[in-house]
Amino acid sequence: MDVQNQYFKSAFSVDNVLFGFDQKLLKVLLIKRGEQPFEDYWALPGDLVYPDEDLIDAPLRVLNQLIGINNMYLEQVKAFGKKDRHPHGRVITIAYLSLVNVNKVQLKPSSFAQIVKWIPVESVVELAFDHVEILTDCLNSLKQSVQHRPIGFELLEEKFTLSDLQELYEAILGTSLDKRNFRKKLLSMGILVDTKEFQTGVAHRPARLYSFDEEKYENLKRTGFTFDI
Amino acid sequence: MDVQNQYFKSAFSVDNVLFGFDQKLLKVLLIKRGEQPFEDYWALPGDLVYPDEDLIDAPLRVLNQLIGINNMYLEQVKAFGKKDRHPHGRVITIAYLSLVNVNKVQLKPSSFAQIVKWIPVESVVELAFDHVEILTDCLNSLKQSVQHRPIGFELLEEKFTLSDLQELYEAILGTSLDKRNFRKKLLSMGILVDTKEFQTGVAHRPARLYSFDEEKYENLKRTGFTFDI
DNA sequence: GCTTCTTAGTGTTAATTATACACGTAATCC
DNA sequence: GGATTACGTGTATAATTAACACTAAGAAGC
Repeated sequence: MDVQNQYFKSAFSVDNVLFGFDQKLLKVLLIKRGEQPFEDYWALPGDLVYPDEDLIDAPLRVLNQLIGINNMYLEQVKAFGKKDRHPHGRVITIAYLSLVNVNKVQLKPSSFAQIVKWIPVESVVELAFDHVEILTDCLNSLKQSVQHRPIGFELLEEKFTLSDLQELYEAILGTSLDKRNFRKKLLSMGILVDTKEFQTGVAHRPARLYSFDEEKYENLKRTGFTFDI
Repeated sequence: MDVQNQYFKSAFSVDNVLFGFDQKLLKVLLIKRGEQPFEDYWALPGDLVYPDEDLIDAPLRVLNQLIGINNMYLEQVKAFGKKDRHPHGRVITIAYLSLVNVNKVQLKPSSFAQIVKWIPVESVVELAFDHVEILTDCLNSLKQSVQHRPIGFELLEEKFTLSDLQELYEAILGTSLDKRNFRKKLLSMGILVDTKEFQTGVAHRPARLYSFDEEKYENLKRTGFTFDI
């Protein structure tokens, strides 16, 4: 087949923009590259897509290797395909955004990534390849998604305080929100469950702990409800 | 290079979902395939990405070949990459959504598409490859985009009536809108210019013609205005 | 030229939602 | 037991959205 020779010499990769939330900061998981090109640069974790692998399975595989789980929120964001974006050949990459609770994962150095680290998003200035552009696009995508879908919870503990949630939104959106209005809105949605438990070991009045009720949300969605912040 | 052999035997394509609006119907430009696989099936126009071509240039090239213009609204929507989506090899495709005024284009049969036709979106039931899925995703993307960005105008004549605009939104969103509230909202945005002209040759009171003022919109956007319907 | 037909164009009211804002409460720490 | 810290709560005002029906202007037919 003629076309095979001409065109079938490109590769696809996926790059994962995995966000976490820790110490009131939005963080992204980066690896330090151990080989050329861009040796010793920080980069997004990613890999080539295997020839017999569905595209969607590639980011799941990478995440599973890195942090040992693969049931997190995952969203395809965009394909990046400038012709010279990879110095070793024609590689188009598909960027995936995912969210995880940083305390639930254990970073696993692997063949392609000896050094893996959570880096505050705001302090990232240089990365390998076009990864800064990819990160920027995924961050913008997160800002959008988080306002219209209840995905922020993925970044928190199972039980969280309303202040945790508010700080999360403030960190992602880069704005500050009114406490009373925020609580009113969230509680009135009817997708949070009061666990009747409270914070412990804090040097102030302990806050009530809530959890996100996925099932209630799905039911509401069916009746036309849309999550909006 | 080892990796070259294993992985560099895939191809990327782009598929264009070009929407038009005609006779109060949302339409999509389809081609009839003249060769295997899926010979004689209707399909989205697309092509492999050239090895030395930036990804973004591929949909522009295809559109230029098909309809002779390439300055239309263009938005990357999503990558599709199930491993067996193309019977002849591993091809990941990137779907692009674009909008055009059907009266401004002349359909040009080309090497890969002898038969090219505007088909009402609602009457599409079967397409080659996974193109129905691609069309569905792009239609959903259009429904979102059209509500938050002033891109609907791309589908109309340069001068249009408010009823034209309303019918367009109703066709895309699949809902009916209140005439008075719609007009109030659009006019209050300050992005429409009253051309002082009127419809001619209609068997009823002629409607006022407006045009979209791109520059005013850009200025407003800089001051924090967001288009929302 | 009068009647009919068709779509254009216009305002107000009520309901809902968003915004702004301050102080008593409950726990820890010293 | 006093200081410190973050928790939790309500109301009034402004802004936005939603609902709704008739007159106006032209063309077409008689």
